[in-house]
Amino acid sequence: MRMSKLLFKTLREVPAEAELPSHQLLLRAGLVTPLAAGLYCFTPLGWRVFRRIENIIREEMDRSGAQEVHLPALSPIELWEQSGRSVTMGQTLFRLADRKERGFALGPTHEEVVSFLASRHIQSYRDLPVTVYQIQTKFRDEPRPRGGLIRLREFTMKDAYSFDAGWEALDTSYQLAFDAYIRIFERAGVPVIPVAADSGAIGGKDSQEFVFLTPNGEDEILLCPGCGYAANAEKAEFRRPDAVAAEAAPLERVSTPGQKTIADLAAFLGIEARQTAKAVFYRADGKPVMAIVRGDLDVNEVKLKNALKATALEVMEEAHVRAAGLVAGSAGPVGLQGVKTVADPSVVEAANLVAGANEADVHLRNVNHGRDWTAELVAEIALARAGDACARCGAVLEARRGMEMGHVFKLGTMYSEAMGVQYLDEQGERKPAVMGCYGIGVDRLIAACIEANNDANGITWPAEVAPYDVHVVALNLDQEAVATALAGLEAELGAVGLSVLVDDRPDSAGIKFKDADLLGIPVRLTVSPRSLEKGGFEIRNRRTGETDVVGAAEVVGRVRGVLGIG
RNA sequence: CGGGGUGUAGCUCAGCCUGGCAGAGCGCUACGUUCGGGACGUAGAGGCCACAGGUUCAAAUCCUGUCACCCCGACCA
Repeated sequence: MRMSKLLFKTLREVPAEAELPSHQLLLRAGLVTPLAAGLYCFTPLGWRVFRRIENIIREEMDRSGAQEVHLPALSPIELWEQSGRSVTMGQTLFRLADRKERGFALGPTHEEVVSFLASRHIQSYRDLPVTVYQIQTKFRDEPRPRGGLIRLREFTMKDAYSFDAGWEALDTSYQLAFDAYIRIFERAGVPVIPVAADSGAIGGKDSQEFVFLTPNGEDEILLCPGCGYAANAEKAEFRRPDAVAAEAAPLERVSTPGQKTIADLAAFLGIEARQTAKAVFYRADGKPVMAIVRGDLDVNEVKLKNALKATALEVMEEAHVRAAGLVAGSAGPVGLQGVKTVADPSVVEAANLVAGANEADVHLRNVNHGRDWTAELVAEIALARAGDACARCGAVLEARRGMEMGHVFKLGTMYSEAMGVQYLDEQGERKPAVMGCYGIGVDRLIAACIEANNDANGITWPAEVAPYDVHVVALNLDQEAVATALAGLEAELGAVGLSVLVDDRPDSAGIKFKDADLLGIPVRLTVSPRSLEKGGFEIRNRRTGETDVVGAAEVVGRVRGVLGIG
């Protein structure tokens, strides 16, 4: 491709909207152009990168034995009603009606549709196992699209679904997908770590996210330097710091005027936060719930939601707090009526806590679970934080930020039951297929790739992802010797299957070099009167900056060397 | 949905407080000079100042409302 013909535009300045390095470079290098919040156009260069990422994914999925399919993005709303997700996806689901007013949805993911497909093709255990995948556009009406290609409203996902006869067989399919993912991220030049993730209230067993660790990530990850345990903060298990041990003392009222927060209360009474109980109010599927954790801990809403098996959990609004007869700042579980109580073990095990008396400006001292009150549900609902002890080895957990690049998930039979994906086993018994699902965000992977591969001058693409293999800068192309040498070079590189971008624009050398650095193609070859005088072409490694002059005879070999293809 | 910020040329922004000709740099077009790390000169093109209403002799500027975009939070199988 000749740059004089290429539809592209680099920007010298960073558009005001971009904060993440990847977002800035995507825009500056002209790989994408924003259309609206969460919607981007890909330019020819950007699309080439997209296609190369797609191909890596396709190759590795195929290698793992998965079969590519294509499912419609548009699907009848009935399908979503059947699975229940018309309700649970809520506003995130893009809905529309056809001319006859029949309801449709734009798929945010494809469990329902793939289940439909599977139900038409799977009848016997002999048809299993099978894994299908597609690389498809997804639509999600996200409350807040952000970060360039990180969170979009229309995006491309590689989504795969496995169907097995039984959980044990699923383990094998899951492992195959897991291994494919490791290879994909490796080839795409994005370092990831697998971390334990929440699998939601719908059941399911294991769930792991592949996380790219970066300070710009939106997920909080907890890592154990001792045993290597890694988990999403929502999922992370930890050892609660010890409670203050004591014999149960008599309950007593204490006046605490104006003491609303745990920090205030502890300071006022001259005690530690861990000697108090923290009560937080929620509405779980519309019903009032009080979550109680020790004062030094915070509520993990995902764990709470799972413990309650709730589909919707929200912090209780002021009006509902009053309606439930709760006193913000002085609420506690003792004597509480009409509100479901969920307690973390940290509260159950602790003696003599200070808790709200459900009366303004009054707290109770020496509250003991089992004597003064009993929780309706005891479950681990506290949030792990950096500094907590690892549940497995006791070492101190560290917090890191990360971007979720992929997710593998043992789904189970939820969708196969709802959508009727059944098979007959050896005994002739009808059973729901056990499903797994496996997703990778393609657009997001491009952003992460840039986030992981850039320097002060621009992008430094991994060889397999770069829009072209070689960037040829031609200077003084009006001189016949240069034009002839360029033609020969292009022919030679093309003959061995290397893709070449030629900067044949009549601009100054400085502009061309700057653009070459920004675009980040791994090898730059310069053809100019000066290079020819020195005996050939100047070759430069974008990553290392290493520069040398090579003759026409060695040029292909040297280029391949930089690209790492022999 | 809550909090904060921004909307003026393709991009980055000034002008707004204190109402009175629509601005700069970069980019773009033409010509000339230059020619290996974002060159220089000359001449140009390019604007519904986000939108709507109001105040005023007069609104980019003041007032009200709406919309869009960005950031933090909530949310995100």
